Amino acid sequence: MARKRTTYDPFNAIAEPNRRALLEALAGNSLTVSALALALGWNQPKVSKHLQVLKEVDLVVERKEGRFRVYRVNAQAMKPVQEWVTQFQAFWAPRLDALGDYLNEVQTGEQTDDEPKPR
Amino acid sequence: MARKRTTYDPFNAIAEPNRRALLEALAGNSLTVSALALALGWNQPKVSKHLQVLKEVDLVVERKEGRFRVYRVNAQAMKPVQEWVTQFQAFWAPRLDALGDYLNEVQTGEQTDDEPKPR
DNA sequence: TTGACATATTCCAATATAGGAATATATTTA
DNA sequence: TAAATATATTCCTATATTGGAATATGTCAA
Repeated sequence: MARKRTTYDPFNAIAEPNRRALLEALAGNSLTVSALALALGWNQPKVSKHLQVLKEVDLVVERKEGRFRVYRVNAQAMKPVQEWVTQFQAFWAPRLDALGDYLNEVQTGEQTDDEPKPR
Repeated sequence: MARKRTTYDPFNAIAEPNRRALLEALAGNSLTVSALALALGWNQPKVSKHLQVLKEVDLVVERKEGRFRVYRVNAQAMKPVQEWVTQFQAFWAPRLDALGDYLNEVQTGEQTDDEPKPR
């Protein structure tokens, strides 16, 4: 079997470094495709194609203005990512110290007693 | 040109839904590969392969115990993602209302005056 | 209407996966 | 030592994606 499309959700959309750069470039500004191309030093199709992916998952919104298209961020679409990561960290943050201990212990080859024995 | 490897950083590691499931299954437990395979209903190689990716970006830590390998989460490795998303949201959160207005306005075809004119 | 400009889309090549099956590599146990 | 068990790795296939170049589409301006 093959891998699945990786552009259906915001997790995948922001996995691509270029797309993160695009979102960062759009922080605070509504920008046209050509302005983005100039700012990032990319060719126009590259900008357009990545913008389409971001648009598909709603991370950017497009507005027509004559022959220009002005893009801006829609932060709402980042929520699923934020929530997942936040929950992840909320769960683990209190245990970071314990994890630190664990890592030391691994390095020194010791054993703790709070480790569930593998079945 | 081709796409780049998508498994070099935590952004990409968590972009794959199966890997998020794996991390969720590991929340609160250290688990062996076979326990994970059972819990998720996957075959063993599938579990191992996704674990390798997570290990590569340090999102999981492995500990040998006889012929078992016990895996657990390393939440530290999620930090870059958390920080990026947090900054993103911090920047946009105060503007969500304004964005809401913008969206309505787009629907109704109105114009605001705080829109930078495309160059 | 025609040319210039902005952007999207198509075409193509190179590469990166994910998944299953089969196999290799420990490690334990009889 | 040999069988059994746990896990990793390899092989192979189908598909996803990125990127550049070329082209299509839409819109404005002369």
